[in-house]
Amino acid sequence: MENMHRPRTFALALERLRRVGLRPTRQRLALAKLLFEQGDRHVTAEQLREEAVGAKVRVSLATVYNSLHQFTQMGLLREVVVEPGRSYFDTNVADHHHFFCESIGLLQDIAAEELTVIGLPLP
Amino acid sequence: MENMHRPRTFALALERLRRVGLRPTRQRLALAKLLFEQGDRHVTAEQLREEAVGAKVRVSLATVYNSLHQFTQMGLLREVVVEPGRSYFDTNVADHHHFFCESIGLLQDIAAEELTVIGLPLP
DNA sequence: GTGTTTGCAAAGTGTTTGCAATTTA
DNA sequence: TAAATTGCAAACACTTTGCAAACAC
Repeated sequence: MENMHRPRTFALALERLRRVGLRPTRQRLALAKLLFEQGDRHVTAEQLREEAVGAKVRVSLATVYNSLHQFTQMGLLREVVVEPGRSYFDTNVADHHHFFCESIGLLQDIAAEELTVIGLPLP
Repeated sequence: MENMHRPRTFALALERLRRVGLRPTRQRLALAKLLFEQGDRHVTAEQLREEAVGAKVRVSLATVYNSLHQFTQMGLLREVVVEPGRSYFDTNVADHHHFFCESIGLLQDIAAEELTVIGLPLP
């Protein structure tokens, strides 16, 4: 991996991968950059792959899936299932709720403090 | 459709189908019976099909899917998605919440009154 | 009879896997 | 160089579809 510039987002992605013990390969770095340089987001594998391709990063769909699962396993992402046959990955791993609008298919985060739930059964 | 006995559950299933304007075919009646004669439940297409086969009802998986979607469209069921690549259908169409325990894969209903949510964004 | 519903097998969708070639440390 | 990672294509699991035969009214 050689680059003239190493912008902040690159360093952050590298740092993130290092912290969880995943080798910072070209693909993982690019994906981490795409995932985490913006704010909180929910992406599908296919979406992320298109972004990568759009950003001129050669990465296969299989690797995108692998990376998403590895990131999830390492606590960098959380998997969210709201639609049949499609998985979203949430870059927000803080304690929070999901509000899914079925009619428009929009998944929104709700911070834990913004919402109070009374009467939840003990897990 | 001829039967010596027409137990309550049969009459109920028939009534339910009539009410929503679905022809009470042998398959739909059997499935409705299986779905609604017990209390609230969450089933997958495959599960329901096995129950049907176990109850000596000849029904194809395609028809189970068709029926589940028709029932859902008519408001007799609700579709719930909690696991990637698998849809559950909930016989409880009343206003309620779902509590999904990821570790054991258990989906529980929580009646609307049992739980209070404060601060939900306007839909 | 006429329009609806069913069942089959084939196609479709999103995801996972096996393995040789490549890359990282 | 040794171990980890990638990409491809094939395999997968679940779901949907096309259409002829069977059924309900």
